[in-house]
Amino acid sequence: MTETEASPRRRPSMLDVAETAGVSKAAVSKVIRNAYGVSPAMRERVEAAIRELGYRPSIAARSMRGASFTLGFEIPQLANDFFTQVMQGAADELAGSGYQLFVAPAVGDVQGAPVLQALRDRRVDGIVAISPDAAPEWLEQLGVEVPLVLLGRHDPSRSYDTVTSDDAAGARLAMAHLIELGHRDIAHLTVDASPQVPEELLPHTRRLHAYTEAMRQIGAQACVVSGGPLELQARDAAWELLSGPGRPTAVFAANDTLAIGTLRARAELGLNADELSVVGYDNIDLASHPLISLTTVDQRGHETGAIATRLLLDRIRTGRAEAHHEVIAPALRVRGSTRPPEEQQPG
Amino acid sequence: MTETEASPRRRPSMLDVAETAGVSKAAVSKVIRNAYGVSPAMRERVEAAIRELGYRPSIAARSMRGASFTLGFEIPQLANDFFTQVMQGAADELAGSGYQLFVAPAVGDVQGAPVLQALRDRRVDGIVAISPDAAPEWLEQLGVEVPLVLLGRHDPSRSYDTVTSDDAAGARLAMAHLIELGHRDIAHLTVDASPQVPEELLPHTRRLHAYTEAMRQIGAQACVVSGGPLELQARDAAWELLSGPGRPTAVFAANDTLAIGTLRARAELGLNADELSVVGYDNIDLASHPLISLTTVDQRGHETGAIATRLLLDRIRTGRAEAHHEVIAPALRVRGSTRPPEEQQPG
DNA sequence: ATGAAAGCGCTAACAG
DNA sequence: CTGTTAGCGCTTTCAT
Repeated sequence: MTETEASPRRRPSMLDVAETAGVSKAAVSKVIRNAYGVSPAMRERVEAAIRELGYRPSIAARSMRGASFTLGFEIPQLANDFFTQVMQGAADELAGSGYQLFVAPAVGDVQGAPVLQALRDRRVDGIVAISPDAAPEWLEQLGVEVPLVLLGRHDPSRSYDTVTSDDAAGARLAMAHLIELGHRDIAHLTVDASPQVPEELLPHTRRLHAYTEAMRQIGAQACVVSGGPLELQARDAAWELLSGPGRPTAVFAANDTLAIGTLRARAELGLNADELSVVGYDNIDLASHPLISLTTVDQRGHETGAIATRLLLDRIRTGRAEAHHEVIAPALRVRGSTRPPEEQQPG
Repeated sequence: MTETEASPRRRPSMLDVAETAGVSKAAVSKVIRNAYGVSPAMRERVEAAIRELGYRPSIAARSMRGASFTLGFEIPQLANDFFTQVMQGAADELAGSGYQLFVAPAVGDVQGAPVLQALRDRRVDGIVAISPDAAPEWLEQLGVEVPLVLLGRHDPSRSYDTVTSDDAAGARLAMAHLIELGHRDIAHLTVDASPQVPEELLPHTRRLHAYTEAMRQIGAQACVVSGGPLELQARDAAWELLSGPGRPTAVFAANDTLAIGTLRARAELGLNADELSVVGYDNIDLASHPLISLTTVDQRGHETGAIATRLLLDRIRTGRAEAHHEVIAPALRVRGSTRPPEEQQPG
């Protein structure tokens, strides 16, 4: 009486499938890749064996020769609903494509390059990145090695694609709106920029320049406050700006998260929209909430993510090498957070 | 004159490093793994070669024998700030550990199990998951194959750890608060539950039961509305609830995203906190914003993520097999969204 | 149309 | 302490 060998409960490998189906590994490989040159009969038997064994190919092993069927998405900050919106757009576009999306958040001072490296080390088939502080030359090199799309960069890149809002135009929209309402004392709240990257390539510095230019045109004094990217950091920065003397009548915040932080400070200081107008940039979902009602510049995050994904898949599937540069036209969304300035108080 | 061979610009492999350093691959392997048994001299030479070549180990190849140094985090929904908060906690805890965190968002109807499979196929070293609709037996099997921690599950699991809020206690806190304020017409807004999972294992159904029980105790009629998990879906559900006859004086929403949606409907219908109190669950950052000021139950998302990560690393590093079940004590945060009900209007 | 065999880049025995 | 030798599970020529 022969003992049935206790099955080691090992994950079935391609060899197991091949043996159960009575064919070669190569045949199994062709079937799972839908490769050319398999008879219907063979396909039938192999698929039956796969089902019977509950076989799943090891992506790790596949990655060594072929594709990993994995796309990496690097984001610099988790607590920013705009990025969530972009990711959602990317994820939706990817549905049913056979690719799995992995989001690699930058955390602490592990920003940009190291995260992109981590993605690359894991042999992802393509990368979408929002890396405001990666140097263009470095990205150019990465783009040669792996299909790459950058969001929110105005780089005239050759090896990677870009998708970005027309930030100068968007910022002009915001400023024109405030100025038309009658504001002249307009402050700008932005985030500290990386020294690694030429100024003109980044959204925040472009918006800043448009702000400065607009102020110059109306002959007003520019006032720029800059700090961290988190809502509470923006609150702190705004608090300082608003509680001091010579408080502005309006704040143009470089993105919606900063704007929400400004609204927090405004409310905490007992001010309302008549006393301080606030404009943001992004049009996150929350901006349309009636309790927030934030005037902002729409840069269609969901669509941005979808476009980026399409560009990436195109690069992967067709091997395209020429860079594409998509620019999203911004649109102003006027809501309750902006009002004409109050009548000047008599001295 | 010998032509210099055009270097194929291939990524340097371990063999290249070994040759440049004049040692064996095994030696290089030991160095990069900080393994036992390398002389300082050897380490020196190998590290020099690594620097010279700009060598980076292929994680794909490492994954086939050893570890992938990658942790997977599955979340069911991107547009929920509570999940973001948990992810942030996990990411912070992981900083400097040498592990890279990959977030795999569920998208469309690709929820739970398929996403976890995708993670497993890629040989991640461990998984943190928020899978409200994965069957316990299935998870039990997965837990045998890979270190696994589930968030927001009350499963008496044997192969995986769980971290969860004491949802019944938290919901009781919320209900007691409303009842103490004088409310009796309290509706509950929740999300549709998966039929795959026993009710008593999920946060939302636990909260629902606590609600029903509280209503029974005060002899009031329960009113439960259920819909999708998105803020705008909650807005729609709440709109229906609030615009019909017999409008409740308070809504207990099963999470903060639903509560924010309820606040949206409330404001759109021209109602304020005196006319409708709203309580949420999670205490997302936005809840403390003065323009939202949402009374809610704090379940410390950041800490939840950190604890989950610690449990996972412990499983990975020590090989622990016994399951741990952490319960987070909830705390009520009273804010402006809850008030005593208005005086009854005369018929 | 199918299969044998050689790797992909690494880790893990084991031998020296 | 160091190097040799097998694989890990797949893809890919290249025969047949």
